[in-house]
Amino acid sequence: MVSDRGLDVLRVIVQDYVASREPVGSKSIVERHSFGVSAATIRNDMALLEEEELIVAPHTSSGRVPTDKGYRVFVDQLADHRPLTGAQKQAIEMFLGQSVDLDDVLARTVRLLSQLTQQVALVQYPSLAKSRVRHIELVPLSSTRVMSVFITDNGRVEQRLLDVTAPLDDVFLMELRSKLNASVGGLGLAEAATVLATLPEQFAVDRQSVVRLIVVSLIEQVAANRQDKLVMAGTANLVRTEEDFSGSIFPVLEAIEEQVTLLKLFSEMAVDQHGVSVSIGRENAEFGLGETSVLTSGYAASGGSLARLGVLGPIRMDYSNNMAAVRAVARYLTRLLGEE
Amino acid sequence: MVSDRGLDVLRVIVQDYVASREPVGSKSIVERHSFGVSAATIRNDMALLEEEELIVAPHTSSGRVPTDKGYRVFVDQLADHRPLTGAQKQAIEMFLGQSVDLDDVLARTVRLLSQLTQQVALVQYPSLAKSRVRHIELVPLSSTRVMSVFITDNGRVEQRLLDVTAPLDDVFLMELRSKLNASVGGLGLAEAATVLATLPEQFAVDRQSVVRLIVVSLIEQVAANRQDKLVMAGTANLVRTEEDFSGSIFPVLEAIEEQVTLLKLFSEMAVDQHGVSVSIGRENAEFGLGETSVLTSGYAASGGSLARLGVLGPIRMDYSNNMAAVRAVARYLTRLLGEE
DNA sequence: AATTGGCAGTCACTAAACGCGAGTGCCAAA
DNA sequence: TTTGGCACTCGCGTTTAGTGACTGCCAATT
Repeated sequence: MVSDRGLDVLRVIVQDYVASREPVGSKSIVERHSFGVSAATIRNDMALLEEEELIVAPHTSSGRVPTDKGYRVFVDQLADHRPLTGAQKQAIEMFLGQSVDLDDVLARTVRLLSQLTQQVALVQYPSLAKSRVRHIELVPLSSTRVMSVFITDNGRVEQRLLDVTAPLDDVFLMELRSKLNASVGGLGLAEAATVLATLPEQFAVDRQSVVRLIVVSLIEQVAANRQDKLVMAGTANLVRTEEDFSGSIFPVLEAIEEQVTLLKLFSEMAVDQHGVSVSIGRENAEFGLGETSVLTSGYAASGGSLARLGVLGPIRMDYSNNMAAVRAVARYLTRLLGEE
Repeated sequence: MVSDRGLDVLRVIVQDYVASREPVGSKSIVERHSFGVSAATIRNDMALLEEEELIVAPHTSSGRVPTDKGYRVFVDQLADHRPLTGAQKQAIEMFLGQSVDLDDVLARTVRLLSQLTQQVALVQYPSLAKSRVRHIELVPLSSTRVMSVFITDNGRVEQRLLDVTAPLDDVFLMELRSKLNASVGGLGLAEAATVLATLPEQFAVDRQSVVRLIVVSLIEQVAANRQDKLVMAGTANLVRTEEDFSGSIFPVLEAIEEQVTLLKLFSEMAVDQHGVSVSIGRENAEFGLGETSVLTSGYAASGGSLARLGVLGPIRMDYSNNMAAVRAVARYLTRLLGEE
């Protein structure tokens, strides 16, 4: 059984290893920390920790390195939840203070988070799930091509191109536009879809086919409800920490660009007691990210819609600091976007 | 003076070096290509090419490598403009065939281009310059926060958040919305700005201050005219070609994420006779990209608005293939977005 | 004048050999 | 339970020597 001192040893091993990237040995522990015991004693504790698979020696005779399991214990039990420094808080204010539109806010957020953590940062766009239709706009691009723009009351904007078979004239478009807005404005997305389906009946028979075409596209657009957009920043940091990866970081970067993977990972992560969820190393193996750790937290945009943000980096990262940053940014963003 | 055969030698040096990453020597040239002369003769030609600073020997006794200037001559005079393969053309059709909205089309385009060239691909959003106001929408997010959405007739959508001092009621917002659209709908962006400035006068005195606030924000939004959005894909390819960079690729990745830099670089690149502009190595030094080459081409979206797309990679890249890909994708995209 | 074969010289790269130092495991004593 | 001591292991940096791929130059040839 691992003693209390044993856990303290694990803590300093994680801290020192994260700071120096050197496997940490018994001697350097007694030098750098005041345990009040000798190196030999520490060695005994380390043997215990190794038995529990919390640390491991990379080769027969060198210091120890935390295992995934060791990091897990560290994160769950040992990490100190120190608050952000004043400078960091100031950075958050500065970065997000005078922002204008949603795209801009999220772009700034992701940069900020990447800068605070020195890792890859990720921010998911808020969901449309609970929102209502604010306005539908049809923009003719050419005689047979229309762009439909879809605005929800929580500020998402969806646009889509659409080719129609017969040429459209402005008068007809105008009519269609006003009927669309009159019938579904203010409705929730689910109701909007059902109402839209009945719309073609309101038009002259010779128009119905083209109206149906447009309506079908709009319904798809509504149904898509895509929470599938992700912004990312700080991929350069992966290169900086390249030595923390056994092989190349190429597959990691590829997995990151494959946003579908990340969105899936995001959605599967639970929220822990501090609002930050941590997934370490092998826990991400199924996503091709077995050599990375991911920290996420949820944030709320207006309308109660939820989304996530977080950071991704090598397993050997500063969990204390990064968890604090993720939490702080998520909270600030929630406040900024209007908790309502 | 460099002879015709000398230029042929330069061509095969570039080709072989790009293919193998090995400095190419006189012996391997006569082995792999039928010049009908001996290695010693090739050596003489190479000495000439070196005098002209078109090639250089990395160390005293090894094969030659093209200089930036050598690549320049290759691109301008020697590269064969072979068309895309059938498979590549098919890939373009497949990728972009059934696309829906602008974001989606550009996201697909950038992935496609990255896949075709195996380099980092970049696509700039179309400009708003020549477009007209289609619709302005105001979305209340809370009692003192409004989102303004700005739709232009060429399909761009701009959104922006805005805090107002006094609470807004729905009736007033409705009035404001309809007046806004009545007064600037259909106008060009420049006129819209001037008309907007006169709008507060149409409101009751006690409303004017808040209207002014909103109008100022809208004018900014119009003036921003941001062609400043860029989508990117394939950064993993930079890692793959890491050995082609003398130091770390970290600063390169940083420069790429700093989109402002890239947009500036884009805007400074001219269009050459084949519609693809090439900037090689040191020519990009001022952007922190002195070890990369950038290929760009313009494309036209509807409304005649212009934007650029291109690829970025190490100087040692397959210019023939990548130029062809950039050109083909730019053309296809122009066709798809409606040349009008 | 252009081309060729020959030859000496340069230099990067690789493998093998070596010594150093950090760190461990174990054990007997406190 | 803790401690000091000791033999042992192994990664890592340095050195040395050998190999091979080139080049540049020169004198001879076409």
